[in-house]
Amino acid sequence: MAVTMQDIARDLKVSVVTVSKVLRNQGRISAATRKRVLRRAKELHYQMNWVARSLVTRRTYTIGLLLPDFTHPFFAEIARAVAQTVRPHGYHVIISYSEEDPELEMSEADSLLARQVDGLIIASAQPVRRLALFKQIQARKVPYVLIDRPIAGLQAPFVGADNRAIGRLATQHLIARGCRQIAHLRGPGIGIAGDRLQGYRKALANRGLRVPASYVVDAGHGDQTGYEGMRRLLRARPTPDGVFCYNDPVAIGAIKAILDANLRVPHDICVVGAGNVRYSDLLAVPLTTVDQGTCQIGAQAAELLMERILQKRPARSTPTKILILPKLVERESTRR
Amino acid sequence: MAVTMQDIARDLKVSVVTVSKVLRNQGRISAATRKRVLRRAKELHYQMNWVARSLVTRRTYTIGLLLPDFTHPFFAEIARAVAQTVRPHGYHVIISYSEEDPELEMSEADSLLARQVDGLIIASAQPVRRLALFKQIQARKVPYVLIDRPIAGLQAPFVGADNRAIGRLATQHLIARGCRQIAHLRGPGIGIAGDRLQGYRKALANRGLRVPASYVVDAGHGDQTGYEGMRRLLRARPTPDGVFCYNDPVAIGAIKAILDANLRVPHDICVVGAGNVRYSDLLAVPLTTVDQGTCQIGAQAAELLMERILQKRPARSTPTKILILPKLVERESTRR
DNA sequence: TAACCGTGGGTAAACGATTACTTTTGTCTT
DNA sequence: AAGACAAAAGTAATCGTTTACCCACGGTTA
Repeated sequence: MAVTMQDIARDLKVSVVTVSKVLRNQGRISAATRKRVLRRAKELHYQMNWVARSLVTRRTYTIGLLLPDFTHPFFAEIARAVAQTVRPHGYHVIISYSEEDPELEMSEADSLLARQVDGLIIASAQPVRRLALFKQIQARKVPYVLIDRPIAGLQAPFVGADNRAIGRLATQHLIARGCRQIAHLRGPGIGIAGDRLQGYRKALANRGLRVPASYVVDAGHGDQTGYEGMRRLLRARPTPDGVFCYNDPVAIGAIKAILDANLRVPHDICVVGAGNVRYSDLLAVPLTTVDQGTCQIGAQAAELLMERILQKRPARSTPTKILILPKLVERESTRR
Repeated sequence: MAVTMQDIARDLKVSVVTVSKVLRNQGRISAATRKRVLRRAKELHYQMNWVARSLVTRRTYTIGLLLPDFTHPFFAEIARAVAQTVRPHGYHVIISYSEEDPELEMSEADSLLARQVDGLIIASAQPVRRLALFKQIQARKVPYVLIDRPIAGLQAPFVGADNRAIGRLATQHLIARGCRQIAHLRGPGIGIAGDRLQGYRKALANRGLRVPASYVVDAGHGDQTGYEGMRRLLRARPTPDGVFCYNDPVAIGAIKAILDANLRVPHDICVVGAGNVRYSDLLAVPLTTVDQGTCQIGAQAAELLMERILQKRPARSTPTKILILPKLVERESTRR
């Protein structure tokens, strides 16, 4: 069916090796045969069979990207950045997603390894202290890079946002805008959400502002939880005049709750989100947010992985940890 | 390095073929040896080398998904639906994106074919009348399915939204809400945007309403173009009391323009979008829109492709065309 | 008892490239 | 004119599986 090197070799009465050498620009080949081979290859529309090549070179020129959910704009952007970064190296990306299910994540990882990916980028949904997945990858000696969610107790390269800085930046901005009663709608878990909370506390402490216990309220990932969390916050006394929200959807929900309570944003309460999702500037009140450098995370992770794959940098004893510096994006929700 | 069938065979003093047969549950093998092989495989953490297998079976259990941009929520959702649909068949998805660049799209397609994907799903950015890409795929006899953007003059399976129905539905809804001066911010090109325009015209014609030339204004894909288009529309006389917008971002821009002109949505002007992007209900004015069944598009395309790959359905003379029926989602922007 | 047959398993040849050598050929040197 | 040497191309093995076919063995049957 498909044209192979044999076809070209037979037509030209040369050996397959010669053809292979020409096509890879490697080895000593006379200009004449080189031209002949190239011409015939073009005539026949020859295309390398990468599967065959991979079998012998042990390189698939494919990396696996394992994400909890690539419908989320954050991960979608990462996927784009990764694909874009590895493309110049001739690499492609196989995307898998785990739906936040640790079991599914493990089986998908297995599957990617069986497909002989040259490397792996993972935003893991593994529960804390479950390192089996990573031990297995390490046993296979396949380079990998963790993104977004650091795994406690694991020696592995990591690229993610500086969540403490995000919390600090957002809170400092609220202080600069004159807010003094600053509350926080915190996210779930202790990892990312915990760091953002710490940054928030730190920024307030630095300015000698105190945080009543009722000012830190649990929210989730979605806008619904933000709405409900904000309703709780509105019952706190004194009523907050600024809120730092775990992420943008939560902030959007919070704004809704504030408006529903007949208060004004930013006049009565300033709101800052985090993440800078698309459309953040098209909302009822365009949202001030902290950009977490999503593209950079993807790009840096991909570069780090490529370095390890191409062995440019020897495996170092202390794995690289890269924290992307966040940037504040000011919009209406804090402009007063 | 990695454990191979040879390792198992050597340990057990059987042949590789026996191991292979056991692992595939194929051929006649005694219960005893089967158990021994299975046990040893587990002990050694054996994992199939899919590259080697693919070389001989000519199946990679991989399909290629070629999209213009997977940062766009529409395509991201499609990607998710596709991955989800093919997973039960043991298939994985390689995602490529073309950035709307026809050349890049061609080279990416080549690259996917070289990687021996078993099938291809494409939302093409090829300009009209350029069928080279598809001819090439056909020559390779790799099954493929087009999505979202039909290609004129091409006999190929297609799954997409029923854009005429989208235009009709949106416009009928505006009529039902009492609008009589209904304008349209149309999208670029003649394909999808053209169909939505036709649906709009048809719905109006059916009710005997006429469309002044100034009521159909060009917009693009983004909210900026919607804003500017709407400003043009606001100068038309009589001022429209309803606008059907090519897509949600355009509608969002349009709403902004209307509010900036000190008019109210929906009281003065009703706005309908199309696409039902995330956050459509969190906007300044929650947006009435037409849902185009994104998940269904991905799922059906994937199913269609799997059928062709698994040869369940013989290649039929007239390729399947599936149009997903749109659904109206009513929110504040038309509620009056 | 010889022909037959199903069972369990093995042999050898792919699949389409790459890699490490080897052979051939022609030119240059001395 | 013979040996040396480099350029150009070829040979054989390999990567890890699958596939098509064959063989040995024990038990049945005629």
